[in-house]
Amino acid sequence: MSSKQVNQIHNSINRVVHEPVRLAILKILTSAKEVDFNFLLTTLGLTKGNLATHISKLEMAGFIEVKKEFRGKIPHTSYRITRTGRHQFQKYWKNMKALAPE
Amino acid sequence: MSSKQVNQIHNSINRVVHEPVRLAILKILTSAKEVDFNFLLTTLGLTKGNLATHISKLEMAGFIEVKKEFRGKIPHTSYRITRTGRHQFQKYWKNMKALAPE
DNA sequence: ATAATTGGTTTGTATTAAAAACTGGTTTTT
DNA sequence: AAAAACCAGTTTTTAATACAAACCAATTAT
Repeated sequence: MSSKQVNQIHNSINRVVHEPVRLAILKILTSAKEVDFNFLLTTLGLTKGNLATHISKLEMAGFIEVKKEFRGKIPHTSYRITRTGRHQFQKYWKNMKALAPE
Repeated sequence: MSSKQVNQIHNSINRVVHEPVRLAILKILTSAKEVDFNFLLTTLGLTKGNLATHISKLEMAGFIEVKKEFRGKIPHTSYRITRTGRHQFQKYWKNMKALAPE
């Protein structure tokens, strides 16, 4: 008779959310209704390529919405968190707390 | 005049601690005084190789202490958290909270 | 004797975070 | 009017690493 694994909390941690840069992005997006590429770039102090890849991951996971428009002649990209994103962010923290001290 | 980056919390996140499996190990080690390889193996449901590499990382970072002994003729390895480990675990969570909702 | 188990370590692979290089334009300088 | 510099990103490359598979050495069971 084999016994079951009961304490595998680490498996409940969503890797898309878990990455620190993406956590920071999601945190920002939960309090601002909308932010743009350059705001994130300067606020987080990332390279453009790095930011772009993190953004893609969040978009592909359905956690953020991307809006592309022209401001005059210049392209402008901005982001919002989706309902799913907000939900998963909450859920992530709920799971993480099981790994916190106390 | 260039402005400074103020919101780079993600850089404060210690990657050695941040990995979910290692978080789980550290969590366990903060409440038990000492645990052994097999306890972690079955509790966490990992492969031996995977556990061994996580253990190494924690040891190299000075976060855990490894004790190797013979129990009769059988080798036995057990682990404790170090003062540094405990401290870094606390610090990690302090930093992480800056990325949490609310 | 041989097979299975224990207690690990070493090696290989696939993913991915991060930076560099590139693209398609626009604005500024000369 | 060209060229240089800049803007707003995307695509490509690289280096690190989580994870599993394979291995190893000794012990216990058949």
